[in-house]
Amino acid sequence: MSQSASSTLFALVDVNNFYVSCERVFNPGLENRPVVVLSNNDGCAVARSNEVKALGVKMGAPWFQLKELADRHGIVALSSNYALYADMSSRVVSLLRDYYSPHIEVYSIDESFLGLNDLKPLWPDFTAMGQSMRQRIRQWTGLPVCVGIGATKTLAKLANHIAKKNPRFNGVCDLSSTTQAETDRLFDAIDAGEVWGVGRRIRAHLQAAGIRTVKDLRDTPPSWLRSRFGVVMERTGNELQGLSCLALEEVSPPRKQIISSRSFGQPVHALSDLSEVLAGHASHAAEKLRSQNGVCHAIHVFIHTNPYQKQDRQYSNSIVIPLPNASADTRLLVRAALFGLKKIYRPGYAYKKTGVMLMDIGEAQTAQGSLLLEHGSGKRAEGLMKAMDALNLRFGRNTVSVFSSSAPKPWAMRREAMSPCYTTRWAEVPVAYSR
DNA sequence: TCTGGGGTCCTAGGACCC
DNA sequence: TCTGGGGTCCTAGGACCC
Repeated sequence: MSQSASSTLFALVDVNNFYVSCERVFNPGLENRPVVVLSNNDGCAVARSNEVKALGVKMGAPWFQLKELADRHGIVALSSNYALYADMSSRVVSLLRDYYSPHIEVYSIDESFLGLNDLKPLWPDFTAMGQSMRQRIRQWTGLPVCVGIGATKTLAKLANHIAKKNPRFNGVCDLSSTTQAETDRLFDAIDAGEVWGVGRRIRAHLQAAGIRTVKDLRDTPPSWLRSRFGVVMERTGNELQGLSCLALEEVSPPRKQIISSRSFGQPVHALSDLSEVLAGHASHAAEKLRSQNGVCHAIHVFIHTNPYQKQDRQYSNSIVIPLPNASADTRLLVRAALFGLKKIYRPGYAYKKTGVMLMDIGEAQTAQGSLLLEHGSGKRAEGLMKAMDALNLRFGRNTVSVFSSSAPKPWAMRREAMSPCYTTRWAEVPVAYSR
């Protein structure tokens, strides 16, 4: 457990109903109307306006089940536009970083933690800071946010929840400045399931043990939580008591796995159709892998029919294709994925979803002052430049070595039976590259 | 044939998050 | 129940090693 010796203070800034709020910025006519944003294929509601939440619509509710309710209440349903949301998100992050704290952890597309430890001299109180954030972000992006402040990340999350639910807080709750009696009153009114890290299962177990509110949970000995649920819940208990166990992660660690998958709107039957989609997934995943300068040692391919259509014949399968030479090469990964798909494909089924997962991710080699970058067709030089930029490198009077590998088909080999890869350098091109 | 103590690696499954 | 697409961490158990 990592815990800091000095007292800590965190803020959690969270955009209200993020996707819906983004849509409203560009279509003010949606203001004060019930709005949902739907997932891929318009399958389920992944964002709901307050008006829709008030109608009892749950997160992830299937849209087809809401049709009647939607007709009755005039719910506006929008398909999602992730490019827009990502752009809006980065605007909010920039404002927070530039105007409030350089110590920022971008936790998700609509949430950021800020480290406030160094900021005490700058603000009369942090509630004022929170209000300033709300005002500035609203003015410059059009988005509504709430701010929660606490001695630990878990408490900041909880404070944010309180700020959202209780109008009297006007969108900002600072749990580091509330009295013990006030805190107790607030915590006693919140279900333990609202705490960060308490999901459906653990909530049920807690209830059975008579632990119903956040106050109950906070007053439960962390040692008991550990014996009952493990180290993660013990940490949650400590954090609720104000002992900071989770540090601010200002630089996001590289992904350990990368998934690209999608459900089909219509069932897909033919191998050729699946291959086309899967090639796209592999190429997309490879691109994400290269963007973190990574290489992977294996690719996992999966496919399945619609598990909700119980009356249909079901089939699901997956396969892991080891790569003897770790790579982020698009063509290699696409070929491996298609090879795997052929292995697991069975004709006669209505396929609903397929995808790939890149596994065993490591860093691309940068030994001996050289940068090894395998890259898919037509983009080698471009990719190399990008990678060098990312590493803050530049060429002087150096050369670019172009090579081809004579490795046998990777999927023909098992991990424990790897044969050597013979590399032929077939051209050295002198380049000068500076930025 | 029975018996010790310690370790690593891998996988599957379960829990959680947005 | 006509239903998203990403991720993380922890634990238990088995295979295998000295």
